[in-house]
Amino acid sequence: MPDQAATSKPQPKRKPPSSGNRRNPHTHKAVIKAALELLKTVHYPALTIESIAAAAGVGKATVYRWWPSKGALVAEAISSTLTVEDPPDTDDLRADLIAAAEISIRNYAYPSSGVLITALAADLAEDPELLQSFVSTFVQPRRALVRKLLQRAIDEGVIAPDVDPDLIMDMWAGAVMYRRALNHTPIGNTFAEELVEVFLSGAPAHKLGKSP
Amino acid sequence: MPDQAATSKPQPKRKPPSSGNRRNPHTHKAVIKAALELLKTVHYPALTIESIAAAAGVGKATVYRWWPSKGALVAEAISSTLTVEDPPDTDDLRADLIAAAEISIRNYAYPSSGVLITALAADLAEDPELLQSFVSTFVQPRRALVRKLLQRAIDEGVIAPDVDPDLIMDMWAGAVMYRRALNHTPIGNTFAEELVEVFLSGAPAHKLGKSP
Amino acid sequence: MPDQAATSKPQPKRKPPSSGNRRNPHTHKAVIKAALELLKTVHYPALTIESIAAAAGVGKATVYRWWPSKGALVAEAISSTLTVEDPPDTDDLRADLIAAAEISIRNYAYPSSGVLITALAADLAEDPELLQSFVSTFVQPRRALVRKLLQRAIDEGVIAPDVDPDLIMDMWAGAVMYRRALNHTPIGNTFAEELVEVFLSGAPAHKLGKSP
Amino acid sequence: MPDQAATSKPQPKRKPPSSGNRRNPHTHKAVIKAALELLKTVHYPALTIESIAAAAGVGKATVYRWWPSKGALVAEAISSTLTVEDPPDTDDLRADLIAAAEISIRNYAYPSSGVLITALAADLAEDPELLQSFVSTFVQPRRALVRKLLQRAIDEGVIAPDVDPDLIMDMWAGAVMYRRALNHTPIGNTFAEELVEVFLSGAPAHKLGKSP
DNA sequence: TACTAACCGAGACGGTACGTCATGTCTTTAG
DNA sequence: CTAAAGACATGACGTACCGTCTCGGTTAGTA
Repeated sequence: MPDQAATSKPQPKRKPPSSGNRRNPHTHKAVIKAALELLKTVHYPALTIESIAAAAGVGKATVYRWWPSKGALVAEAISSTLTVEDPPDTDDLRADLIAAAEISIRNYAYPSSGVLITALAADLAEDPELLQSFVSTFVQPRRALVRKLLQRAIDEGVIAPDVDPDLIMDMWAGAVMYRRALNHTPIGNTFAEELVEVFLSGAPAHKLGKSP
Repeated sequence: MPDQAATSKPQPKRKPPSSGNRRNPHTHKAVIKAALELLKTVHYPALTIESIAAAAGVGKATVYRWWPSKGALVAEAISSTLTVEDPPDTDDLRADLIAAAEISIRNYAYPSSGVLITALAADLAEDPELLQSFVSTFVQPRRALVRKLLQRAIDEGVIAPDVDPDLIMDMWAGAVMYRRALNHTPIGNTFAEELVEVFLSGAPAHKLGKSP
Repeated sequence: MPDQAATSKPQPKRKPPSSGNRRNPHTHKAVIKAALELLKTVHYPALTIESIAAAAGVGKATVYRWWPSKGALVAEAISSTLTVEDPPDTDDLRADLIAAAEISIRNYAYPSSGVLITALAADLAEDPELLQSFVSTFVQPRRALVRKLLQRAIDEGVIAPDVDPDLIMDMWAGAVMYRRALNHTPIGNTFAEELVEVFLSGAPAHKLGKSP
Repeated sequence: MPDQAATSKPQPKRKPPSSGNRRNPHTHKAVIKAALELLKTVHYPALTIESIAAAAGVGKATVYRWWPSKGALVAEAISSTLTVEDPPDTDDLRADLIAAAEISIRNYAYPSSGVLITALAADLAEDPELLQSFVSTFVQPRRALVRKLLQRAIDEGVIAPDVDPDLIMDMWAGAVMYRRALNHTPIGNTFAEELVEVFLSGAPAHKLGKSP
């Protein structure tokens, strides 16, 4: 995640673009938008900074001024697209878990390309700081909410107490990622349910309000 | 280049006879080996065909003659390196499952780079045929064996009967992949055990020989 | 061919040449100079664009940006080297003609390689436009001056009136080229004189101030 | 010029020297023919040995076995195509000279490409021996005959006695070459006449049977 | 009739250069 | 002072030929 973006985002309220020589937010948005647009057509390894600049009607140097690499740009683009969704908190714990898993699916099954995050992660692997920044911006906020939910499930005895909630999240997200990247098994409507079911299969049925 | 010819003629046994107009297996192996060697130093996106050819002491055209792309080459290199391991089949089903999970870990946590398969998959995404070929060469044989084992666990009631064995494998492999690619959470010695435990947590303890 | 340079440099206000960067004349000169330097060592067919770029300390792409082909580059290089020489205009017509023939010789016997123009022409043969441009840049200006002189000789009755001055020039230049390319007969100091003599041999001696 | 060709041509009649298998003349002809055929389509610099071999249905190595280079092959191909024509020897010396010039034109204006000999010469320039061999095979025999004719013209006083016949031939051939290579001036039916006329223009008209 | 050269087609091989493309930096011009 | 335009050195791309080599299959003439 580009530091510049991070540090300049909190700052904009102060002054609208008025003065001549400050950073132009339109330019910034145009670049992000162009990148997302191009990713509908082209897969990540084939996406070039030149094409992004051209599509945004922006000089190449401008892109390099604000983002250190293609990975940083795309990382920001993805982060800006997906909103953090609160998993629901209802009486029906099982339904809540399924909803949470569905959020995972939406996140990692994102756009038509599907392998995007995977490819991005592979590219970011050499720049651990940037990867970490992407993870903490994009991944962590989502996980925090789900972790809470899973903790509730553990507290209520629906999930065994010695299971690490983070491991469950890794398995959910990982399964989606894996299917997208390698399996190409279609991820159907019931996939979230299946993911959840696996963890509940051994638990006493009556605790989940599951009909026998 | 006539120089080489001139200087290599006096050299009688320098190279293995390199069979005539058929493919030279030495060359083939040298390329694969060079690729694997370079991947210890360089991550996949930065690996170039030129460097492979140079490291193998081979003409670039020779590489292109036998592999259509970097992805295809690396796919073969990986496949050739890892041997299919039979998961054990003992009385201790739980131990067997852990051993199987450990195989998954070894496969997807492969070489130092770690993200290799992920990156490869991202690159292969545009060439579904090649991806399919990689999957069926590399992934499927390993899965077949594990699937059998999981089926046994289901049959014996250790895993709930409505769980899809393939889903479990996706989750195992996915969790490893995910941690490697995004989390960078270290994968410890007990990770396999944790992976297995999750699925058994609800099962009656006595069936697994697990001490209460 | 230097169309780009020639036509775009004088262009002051024609197009909003868009803002930004202009061609670097140092680079341009370095390439031309490197090409000429290399041609002292290497004959034209063996001259490579890569070696020119390397010798000029310039990127290959830069060469291709400004010249469409090796032929175009060398054509410009040659053109830029040779200056158009005014043939003299004295009372001694015979001496003037010899001087003009010597200019032809110098032009077509140019650098050590000698066959350069021949080779270039052969290479340019497939790109008639470029050849034409080379001819009109390099060849025509020189011919115009000589043609005038020959016309004077015809007017004065030294050369028969039904002879085409252009044919004479073709024969002069051709003879030089032919000897360079095929004969390898040395072209001595008296060659210009011989060339001229041939056309005057039948003319009345007294008109040329030639001793009988 | 390939020595092999020279030494093996006299070989067919008697007995193919020694044991086993000898050179296949069909192959040899097929290569020459393929080269000439390709030269109708492709200009000399773009002609490749691979394409010749392929077009001749012959292995690349076979071509290299008999000719050391593309230049050698094409030199032989050209030589084999053009037959040495005896210039006529009639009472009409002027007509004879024109006929001789026409032979020069035919030789150097050869095939559709036209610049072929020029290009070949440029390529052969680095291999003087080969060039010499081409010249003595292709050029010299033709010149010998014309030289005789020119000598007759000199002896009869039609051409000035101090003119070098070789120079005249150089000018004839050179003019044709020059027009082909650089000028692209069409060479019309009267060109031979013009070439000859130039040398005769100053001569007494009655000696040439030319009407005043 | 079988042996033994050689020639021959095919094409793999280590290479060089091609001409194109994208990289990331730098400079120039405009607003 | 930012931003557009884009020149630049760099270096990998994937292709085409180079000239050398080995293979396996003819195809002669001995033998």
